[in-house]
Amino acid sequence: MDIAEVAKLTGVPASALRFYEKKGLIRSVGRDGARRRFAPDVVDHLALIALGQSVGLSLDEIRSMLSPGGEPNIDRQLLVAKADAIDAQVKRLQAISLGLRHAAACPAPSHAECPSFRKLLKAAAKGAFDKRWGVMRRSK
Amino acid sequence: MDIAEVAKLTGVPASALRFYEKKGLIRSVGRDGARRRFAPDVVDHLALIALGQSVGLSLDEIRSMLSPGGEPNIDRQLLVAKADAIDAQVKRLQAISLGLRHAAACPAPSHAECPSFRKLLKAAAKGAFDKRWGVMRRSK
DNA sequence: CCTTGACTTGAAGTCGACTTCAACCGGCAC
DNA sequence: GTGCCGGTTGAAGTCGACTTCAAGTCAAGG
Repeated sequence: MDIAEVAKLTGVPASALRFYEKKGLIRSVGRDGARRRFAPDVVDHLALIALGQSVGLSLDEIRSMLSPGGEPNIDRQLLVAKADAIDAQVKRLQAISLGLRHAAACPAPSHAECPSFRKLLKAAAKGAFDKRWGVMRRSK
Repeated sequence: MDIAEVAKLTGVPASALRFYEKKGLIRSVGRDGARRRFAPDVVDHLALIALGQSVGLSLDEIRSMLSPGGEPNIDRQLLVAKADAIDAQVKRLQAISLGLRHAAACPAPSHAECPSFRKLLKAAAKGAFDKRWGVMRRSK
């Protein structure tokens, strides 16, 4: 597969594929002239990278779980730890979602006077001040 | 309150407070010599900012919800939309968490052979390729 | 009086994950 | 041959949210 094919198949832009290769996250298996050729399993590899990113791992962390043996060697403890972190994140997000809906439905003229909004604010403050947890990133 | 007091109270570093003020997210109420003085309600204001960030808003977006009247004027529709987005995010995170736990418990020698891990991978690929949704951000 | 420490400023630097750029090469269609 | 397409490279740029820096001001303490 050439780079365009992988890009089309996975949605990962060619520039990102080159970037990943430079970083050691994926490998190309030889060249066709100057052009990289990729083995089909690079798609799974990219899926793994996407998965790692979706749980908040940096590319460096992902590489460290990947490279030792070449094939994925993933620490099961880390998996559980990540799952726990995600569950915590889920709890916070659910609380916020609930708070937002309350606030949206609140009849107070200004949100400043809405009790549930003030409660939400306090909760957000507790969480968001001084520690930075996982957070949603901008979509675009 | 002076800047250090606000910083200590909220955990937001003084540099960030100055940055927020420059950006128009918070206001100082006069000076004591050269030093800013803040009204106590800046704390609520900062909580609001933290809340906004925790649901994935940029500082610019937060300011746009804040500045028109000076006091928070927040679109209830936006609130509901954000709540919906968060709920969707929660669903995805729960699926991933479940997948991670399955994979951690999976007895296959390599994760490559674990069916639930491959399923998780496929799901992650579906989600993460080509569309970038909200994502957890690095903690540090 | 002099140092110390907390504040002030604008400018520049940082971090992660890419994207974009300039310059170049190899094939293929015309 | 000559465009043009689609790859190649390393270097530089982008974005958001800050942080850090240099240089300066000011009040209090020894």
